[in-house]
Amino acid sequence: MAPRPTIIDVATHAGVSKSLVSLALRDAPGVGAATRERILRVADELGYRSNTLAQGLRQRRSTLLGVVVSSLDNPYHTQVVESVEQAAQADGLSVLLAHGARDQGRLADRMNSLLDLNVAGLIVVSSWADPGTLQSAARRAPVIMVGRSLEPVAGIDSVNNDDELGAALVVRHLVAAGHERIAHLTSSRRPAGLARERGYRTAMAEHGLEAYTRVLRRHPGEAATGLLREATAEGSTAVFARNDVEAFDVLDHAWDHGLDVPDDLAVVGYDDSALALRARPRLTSVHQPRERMGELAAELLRERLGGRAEDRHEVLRPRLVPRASG
Amino acid sequence: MAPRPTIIDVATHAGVSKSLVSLALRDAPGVGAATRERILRVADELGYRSNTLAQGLRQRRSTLLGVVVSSLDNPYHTQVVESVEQAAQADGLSVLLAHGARDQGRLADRMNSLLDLNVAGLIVVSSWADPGTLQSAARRAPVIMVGRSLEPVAGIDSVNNDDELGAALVVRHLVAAGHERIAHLTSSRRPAGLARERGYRTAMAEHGLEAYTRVLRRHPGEAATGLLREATAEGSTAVFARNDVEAFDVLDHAWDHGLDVPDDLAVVGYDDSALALRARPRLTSVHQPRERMGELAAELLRERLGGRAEDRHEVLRPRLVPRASG
DNA sequence: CTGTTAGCGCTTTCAC
DNA sequence: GTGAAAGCGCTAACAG
Repeated sequence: MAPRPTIIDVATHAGVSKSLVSLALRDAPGVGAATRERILRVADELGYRSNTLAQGLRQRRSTLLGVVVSSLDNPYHTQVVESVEQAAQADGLSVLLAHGARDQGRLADRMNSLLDLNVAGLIVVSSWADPGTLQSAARRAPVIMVGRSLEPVAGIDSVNNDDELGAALVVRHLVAAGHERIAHLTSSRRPAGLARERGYRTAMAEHGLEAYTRVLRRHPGEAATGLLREATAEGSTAVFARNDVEAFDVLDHAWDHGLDVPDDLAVVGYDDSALALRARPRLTSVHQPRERMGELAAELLRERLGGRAEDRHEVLRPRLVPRASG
Repeated sequence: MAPRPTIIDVATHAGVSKSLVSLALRDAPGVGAATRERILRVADELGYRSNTLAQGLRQRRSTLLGVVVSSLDNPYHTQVVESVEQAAQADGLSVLLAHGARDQGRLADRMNSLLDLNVAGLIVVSSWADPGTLQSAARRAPVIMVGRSLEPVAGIDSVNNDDELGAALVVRHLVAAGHERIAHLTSSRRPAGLARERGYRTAMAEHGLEAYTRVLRRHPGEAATGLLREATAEGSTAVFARNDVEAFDVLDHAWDHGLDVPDDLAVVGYDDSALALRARPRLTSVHQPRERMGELAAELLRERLGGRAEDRHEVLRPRLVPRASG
């Protein structure tokens, strides 16, 4: 645990004062080219690294970006995180991830830890944060929500896809394929799911079809099995699942019960996550433009940092990716 | 962006000096019960939160734990991270995740960012960190490696499963099921994979069987297909894949080519990750005791923080979980 | 028990 | 151009 060199060390070794070193290191104006050159060389020789803590303490803004995510087990989320990260990196920010699980308290706790570290901003990839926490976070740093929040929160930006449109795309697709008994499947009352359900209901009504939602219980196995029984009993020929994870469950249980997909039952998911390609048959799913969403999140953050005061909410068009499952 | 209250604010409001506040807040000895009570109440009323940065700058230890992970897209890794997180939380540490991708430079960068934040320790869930980086990191804070590193690094602890044993378990299992032509499948030269291959070769030799490894190319689709063709041409009746991700690929391609698993080809994976249960047929896989590994990592860290100087390397026994795939 | 005093390493006026 | 000096918010001696 050798004591790390500080700017003072660099300064004495280079024969200048520490303020010069500070300036040179951040290539601020006011340092002679030769001096700067020498300072940088010495810093390098000494293996100097600036102390983030001290730096953060002094100036009000760091180069750290906090990303909060609730679940690591949904590939869609991790894919979004990766795209955010990529975009942030391009802006010279380094990402600190906090994993909040599906627990408002823990999530709030993590958000605060990040904020205490003086992050430049917070990108929230989770619909579990409660509005109060978000609002108070927004007073400390720009907060960008990727995906839907529980309820709209003033003062924070968001980037999202149009869930209602996406759901309508699914209905349209299935109807075009000749389906009329199309069940909607969900396990939760999360905001995105609700929006998809609304989209589904509207679209079904437009086609003069009966909408019916079935709710999965926590334990996926039993529930999906029960649901499949129900669905077939009700004459369903297609299922629109809230997301790929649940669509995958349906596929699995169809397999377990000898149902052929898509002949006995067509299955469509949402998110077009890595799971969709792993599934067999490959899963038809609604693609959220997640790369663009990551970029946009970074862009919105940049704007906030640049002083924008009014909220912005970007809504992107999803698109349906037809594959073998329905 | 109201200025956050500092201990000074709390002190003046409570009519005491700031050192008293500092002590009271960390319930250190030397503060009267009544005084402490009052200070805490005032702090609460003011919405005071201690400034991590200043705190970290002053004392040499924070309550932050850095966890570095290379890939978020392998469910096994995320599951390990979750168990580490759980164990750390029990120790009162809050986890900061850094995502390094499979890139030594970026990984090193992230590790340093974390270290710069004065984390109490670093838990590395990635075999991509280069030994030099690990070593220099270990000079700054305790480093615990979960899984195998590229090469053994002095000064860092590790917790791992016995990959060679795990591979032997697989071979034994397949042989017991009557297989003799058992191919080993891998896509990479990562340390864990190499150990598993060694275990496979040794076990095959012990059974008097011929060992042969086939290497997947980057693009999984093509490669697995080619491999399957090869494997069947060679009369393979079983495949032992380096991990679940690759086993899943094999399953997918078996499906694509109308091969029945396990009748035409038995498939066994490694990690017993979430993928194993999603797969159809469900994947036989080697279970790494990841919950225990997370706990152990936290435990080793605690010991280091407590002053242990000599390295410890924990190796846990994996176990085979037989399922439908072979 | 309580208060004063020095800094941690860095940035930032402000003189020279 | 360059350097001295004053803190950011907190903790850790040390006196009272």
